[in-house]
Amino acid sequence: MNDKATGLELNHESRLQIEDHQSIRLWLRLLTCTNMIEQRLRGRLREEFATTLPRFDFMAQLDRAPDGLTMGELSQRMMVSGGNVSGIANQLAGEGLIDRSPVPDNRRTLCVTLTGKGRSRFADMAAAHERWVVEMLGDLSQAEHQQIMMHLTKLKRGVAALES
Amino acid sequence: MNDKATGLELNHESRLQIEDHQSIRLWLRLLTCTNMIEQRLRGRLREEFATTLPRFDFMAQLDRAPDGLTMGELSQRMMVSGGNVSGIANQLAGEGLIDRSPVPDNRRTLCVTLTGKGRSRFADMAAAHERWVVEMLGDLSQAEHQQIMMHLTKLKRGVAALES
DNA sequence: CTTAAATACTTTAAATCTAAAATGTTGGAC
DNA sequence: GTCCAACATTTTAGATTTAAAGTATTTAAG
Repeated sequence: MNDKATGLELNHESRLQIEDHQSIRLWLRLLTCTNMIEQRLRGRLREEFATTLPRFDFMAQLDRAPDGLTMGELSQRMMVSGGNVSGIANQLAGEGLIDRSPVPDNRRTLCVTLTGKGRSRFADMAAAHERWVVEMLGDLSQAEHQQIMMHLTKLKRGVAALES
Repeated sequence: MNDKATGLELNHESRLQIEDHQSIRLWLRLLTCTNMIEQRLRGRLREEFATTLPRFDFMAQLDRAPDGLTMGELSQRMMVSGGNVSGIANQLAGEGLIDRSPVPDNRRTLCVTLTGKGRSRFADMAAAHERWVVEMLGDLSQAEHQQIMMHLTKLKRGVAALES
């Protein structure tokens, strides 16, 4: 920001390049962190619960929405394609972990909820999942948590605000 | 940190729960940000260059390593399975974008490099890619960039340091 | 030397994921 | 009422991904 104070003199052009480069580095770091955490969670879910991350995510979304979600809402919240959600829903319904009930005034829509079995199955996984996440993010203080959350919120808004 | 100063009094147990919950929220926010950026990049690469993110990543790793990389190194750096790298390498080699040459003193190993064609093809994509990333992360000031980088570095180290 | 473990990579089988097409439903516009 | 566009979901086809098994090579122990 204040180049003079740091003894550096950068013209507009080269500072822009540096900022560009920094954006790339930030994005790659973000991607690396997410991938590392994701792979560890994926492995643990497989080892300890014989399930996958998308299946866990599906159930987590439902657990957070006691009134149920439509397939479209699930697709949006999980940030995956609709077809994908249909496939996972078939599996989970086949195992009796979710219910898909028609909505009275819209025959296109299905309302998906966790069954009792699904809810209790998820509770076990969620507790372990939380332990794993805390184990990975525990090095950060509460203040750091808040700072990083603030920045990611800003970042998220910036990306969401772009056209298309 | 300083509950008294903020007027809040939390016992050890409930503060722990709050921190746990915060860890989950931070992880979900991180995942959301990464997914949003990833999907936008994926779409643009497909629309404008008819290619995929993993193919781009593969070439980006090679571009950053002028002496070439082995398949194993590529797998590590891209954080995907070995079989995955083999498949992408086959594609790119078929299109004349990379070379795979044997290493003199280890017949198990292949050294992968960008061809001239690959290097110039990548240059175009990299320029656009950088624009897209800057567009998405541009809302953050340079100071915020540095702060968030610092935090993600700490986070990354913490995750990497875990056993297994 | 022989053998066994470790390494580097590829292949395989199954699951996942996507984009696009297909199906069925809804809500106006006319 | 009829039609047509928008909507919610599923199906499809193809590409990607993973974990695990398979192949070939290297290393080192006995």
